[in-house]
Amino acid sequence: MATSTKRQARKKSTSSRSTKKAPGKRAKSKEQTKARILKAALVLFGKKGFYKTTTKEISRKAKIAEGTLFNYFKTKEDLALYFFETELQNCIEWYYKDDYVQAAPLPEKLFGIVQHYLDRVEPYQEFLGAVYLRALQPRSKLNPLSLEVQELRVRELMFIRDILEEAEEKEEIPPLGDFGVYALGLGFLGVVTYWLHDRSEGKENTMALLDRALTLANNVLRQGGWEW
Amino acid sequence: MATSTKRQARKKSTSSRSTKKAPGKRAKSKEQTKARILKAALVLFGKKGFYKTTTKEISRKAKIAEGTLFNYFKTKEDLALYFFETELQNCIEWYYKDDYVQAAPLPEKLFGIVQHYLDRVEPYQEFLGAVYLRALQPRSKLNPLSLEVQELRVRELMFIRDILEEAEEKEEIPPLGDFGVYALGLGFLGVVTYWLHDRSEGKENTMALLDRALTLANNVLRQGGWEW
DNA sequence: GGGTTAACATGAGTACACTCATCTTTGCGG
DNA sequence: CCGCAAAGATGAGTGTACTCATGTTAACCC
Repeated sequence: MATSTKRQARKKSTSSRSTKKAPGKRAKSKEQTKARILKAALVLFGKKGFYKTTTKEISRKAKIAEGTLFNYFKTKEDLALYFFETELQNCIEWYYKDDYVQAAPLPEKLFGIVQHYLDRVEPYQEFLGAVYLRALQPRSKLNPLSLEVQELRVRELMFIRDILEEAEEKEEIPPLGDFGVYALGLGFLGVVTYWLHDRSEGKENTMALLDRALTLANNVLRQGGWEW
Repeated sequence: MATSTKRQARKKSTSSRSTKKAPGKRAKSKEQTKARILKAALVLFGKKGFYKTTTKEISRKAKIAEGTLFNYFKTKEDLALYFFETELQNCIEWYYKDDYVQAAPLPEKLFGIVQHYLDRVEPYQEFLGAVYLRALQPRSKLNPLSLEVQELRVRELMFIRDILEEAEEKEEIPPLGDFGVYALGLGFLGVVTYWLHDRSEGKENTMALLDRALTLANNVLRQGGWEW
């Protein structure tokens, strides 16, 4: 079931070989600095937007040298990416803690997850596209794209896979395999981009679209015709 | 039928108020310079890739000053975008000239269009993502995105709409409205991104996926359940 | 053809993301 | 407590997309 997403748990102890340690002055100050950078970035992004905020400003506000920022984040985009990683992580954890959502029928479940995600990601709307959409590009020697952005996509797809597998086990849907994962991921992308453009009060158009699309997909799935 | 796409025809005479003119030395040299820039860019992109090619190199190869390049294209991305505009245009024209494709049943028609498009866009694979995916982002005062990239998306959606309208008239599909247009556009995006990652010989995986997805969609559409 | 103006070309200059050689601090073994 | 190696911080420096004040040229009018 959630095996793949749980795999993220082991990730802390990279430098010290499984020898437990008190945080240590070094590690603690690193955490603090990282937090200060993120805080500074968030405030400035909110005030001036992602594009008009310079890395110099962020460093100044975080009380570090400009070079230091790049010891923590490979690029300015990577810095922004961090917010989405956090929110995806949060979303996954929220899902596995909330018994009500987990027990809900698939359409309601998906609606809940998307709503939760969009709610949390709302402050980062302006630079969501700039950062997030890059995950759709492949990486190559010619392409300066950092690896992190791809990892985010992979994590997202694994989460989707887990959810679909659960639904398959409960026989809510026929077995769709990787195609289903890819299709649902694409649908999710569609909703997010629609949401990005949505100027309606409280993004109600997006919610209406999502509701209709989920109902529709559900009806269609119940009719069969999925053999191939 | 193809009214919207035809609308692109009137676009030439912007400066001179509908007074017919011989090309004129000015206009001709502009055309030539633009062509030289595009040629130089294409060669260099092919040799070193989009990211590692500098605007300085392009200008040098095109025998113009660096500033001149930006009189013709607002940004380096806009320059790259030009190739996709051309190919979309080409694709639309190809479709309306080829009676065989136009008469084909919807799934075959879509398969043909996508194949044609991907074939033509293949040389620009490396920077397709960098340029094309931006069209999904909304534009705002904070966002340096140029308008052109959005126009490309709109043209694409209009083309899709025309095709779906034809199919509706022929009663190949139930009336799907804007939702159908958006969904098909999303599906198209899915295929393109899949294609970008596809390392199989001759991109056969993509073609297989496309074939199966179209067949599937066709079957599902014939079963009804689309009322909402 | 000479004068005028708007279109266009030019390249030094600017802003900014990112690098790197050098300096500073921390943690550790003796 | 000291010396030392490794981790980390620093900011001047670099590369490059893009700007802008100034120069050049084509087109039009008399």
